[in-house]
Amino acid sequence: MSDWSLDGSSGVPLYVQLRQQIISRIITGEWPPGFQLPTVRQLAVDVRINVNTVSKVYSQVEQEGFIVTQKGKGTFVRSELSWRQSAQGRGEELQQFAKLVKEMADAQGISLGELMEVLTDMRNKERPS
Amino acid sequence: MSDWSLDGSSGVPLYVQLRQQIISRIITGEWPPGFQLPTVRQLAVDVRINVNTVSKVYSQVEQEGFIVTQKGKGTFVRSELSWRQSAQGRGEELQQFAKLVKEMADAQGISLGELMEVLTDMRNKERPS
DNA sequence: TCCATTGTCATAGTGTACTATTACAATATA
DNA sequence: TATATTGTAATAGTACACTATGACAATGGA
Repeated sequence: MSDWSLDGSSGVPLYVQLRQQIISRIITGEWPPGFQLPTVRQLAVDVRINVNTVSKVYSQVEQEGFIVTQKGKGTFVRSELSWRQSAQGRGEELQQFAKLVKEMADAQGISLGELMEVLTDMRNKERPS
Repeated sequence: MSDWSLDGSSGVPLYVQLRQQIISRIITGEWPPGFQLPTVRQLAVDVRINVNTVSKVYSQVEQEGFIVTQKGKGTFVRSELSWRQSAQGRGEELQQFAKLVKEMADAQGISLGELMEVLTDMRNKERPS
């Protein structure tokens, strides 16, 4: 599924969205340890943003322990040991957010099943394969 | 839960975060129809941002049909939530809600895939088949 | 060695989020 | 009528997200 969905008009900065999608790929295992990420220049072309913005994201994600970059070689996913801790904190945020979503759905008499159905459609439309 | 969690270092604009938390309160019923929202000045103090930023958020949320503001009086949750009523039936309502959920997820750096995974677990635990 | 590829950095320009400050308009109350 | 409170608006300054461009450093292969 290696395509991207960046929304330049959502108010959320591009580098935040890109970072999220990269980390998501790593955590889900789509990009396993040792996997070489797209080059900064290639990714910049793919998602149609500037090289500097991609570089900024890579640096940040490296700071968080998910990847390691090497000049002249490329950028690679680190072993799981390195980012498990970061992933844990992220998981807790996720739980909290999911709980809120459920509360909101309940308040409107919307079941999680219904909601997820629509979200699935929404995601499929966003990334036309 | 009437406190706020604005993260000024998350990269997500404050006005985006504040908008979502306000809408969330309205949808969950914590702020029912007719409820008077904090004054722009009070909210500015509470969340430690500028009055103009709060005012910008209120204007936006009013545009979306959730609240109505009156000079000299205050800002109130609308009695008929127009974003719901204007929607033609339950399908539209669902779409609107799902869209909001996606916006909120984006703003928190959470992908729909991750969210749905957690929601699925949550549902399975609720009603073990 | 030469050359292409990798990530990084510096500079400069544009747009916007956020701030502080001040002033104004509409409303409620004494 | 005064006074306080409400939301709104104008101005100006700071910070940063994003861009384009060009140059540099490390790596690897011909």
